Amino acid sequence: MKRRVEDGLCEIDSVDSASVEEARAALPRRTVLQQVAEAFKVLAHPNRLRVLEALDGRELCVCDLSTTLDVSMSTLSQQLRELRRLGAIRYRVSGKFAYYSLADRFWLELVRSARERLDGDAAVAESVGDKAGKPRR
Amino acid sequence: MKRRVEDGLCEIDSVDSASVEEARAALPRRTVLQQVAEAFKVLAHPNRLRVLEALDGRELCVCDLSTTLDVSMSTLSQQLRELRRLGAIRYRVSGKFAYYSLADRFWLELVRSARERLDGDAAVAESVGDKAGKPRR
DNA sequence: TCTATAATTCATGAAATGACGAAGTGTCCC
DNA sequence: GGGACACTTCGTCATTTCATGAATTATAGA
Repeated sequence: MKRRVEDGLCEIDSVDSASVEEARAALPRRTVLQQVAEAFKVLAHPNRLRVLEALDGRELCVCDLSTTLDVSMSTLSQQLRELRRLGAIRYRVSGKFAYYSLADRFWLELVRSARERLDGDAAVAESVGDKAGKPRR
Repeated sequence: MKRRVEDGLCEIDSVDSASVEEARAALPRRTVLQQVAEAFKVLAHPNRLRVLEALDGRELCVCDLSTTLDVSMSTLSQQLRELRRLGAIRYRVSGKFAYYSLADRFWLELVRSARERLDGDAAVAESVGDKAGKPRR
């Protein structure tokens, strides 16, 4: 039964309350998705992705990584910290050098699969006339 | 593998110039990783992840989605736009309702695989003493 | 037509993020 | 010890992201 909605919002009753209940029940816990979002946030920066790619199959000190990526040490160091927090990379200290490497390949592979996907899409991200949206002119 | 810098600074010469060259050559193009980063940016928000989960196997209008997720219509509408831009969801208009659904399962599955991974990690994101953290000095 | 409602867009301010350089920590080597 | 160097952290500021509420568009129905 439709009840009047006070503020023009649909919040009091739903169009399809069965589906709403179903969807609600299927939702993962907020905290879990919060964690996932945090993880993606770490990956949401080109330089951090470049770090992962650069470390694929080799170990590099911050210094060389900085040269490789052409990023300042200070900036790089903070980005390395985030990737470490994610558990994507690790490092060992040898003398005054810190050698970084992949902690496991999972996150790199995740990036790669997204990359492949986008490659196939050709012009996905830029076009403002989005693909699920209005038809192209 | 380890080559010492005879003279000069780290920014000028590298500790291991062979690896630097190798890593550089292996790096994907900047624009590609930029696109990937954009994609992850879309996924780097719990509400947008919840949208994907809510739409798994069903079609919902914005109104019901708003109820399901307890997010204001205005905010939700903007988040839907980003997911559309990514190509993760699509919608059809029927009367005054807009029914959203998954455009394909790829991005949802990507989220799920990250979620499983983090589940296994137990306390990954929270612990400030991070797991790949400082070696004992 | 006029009204109510679904949905999007716009404008605003608050909060988070990112980059930079300075300062701090620890190691090597003279 | 003391200087040079690799690296991290801190402080600051510019930019971006986010949520909110108002304005706007569009459709259904009386």
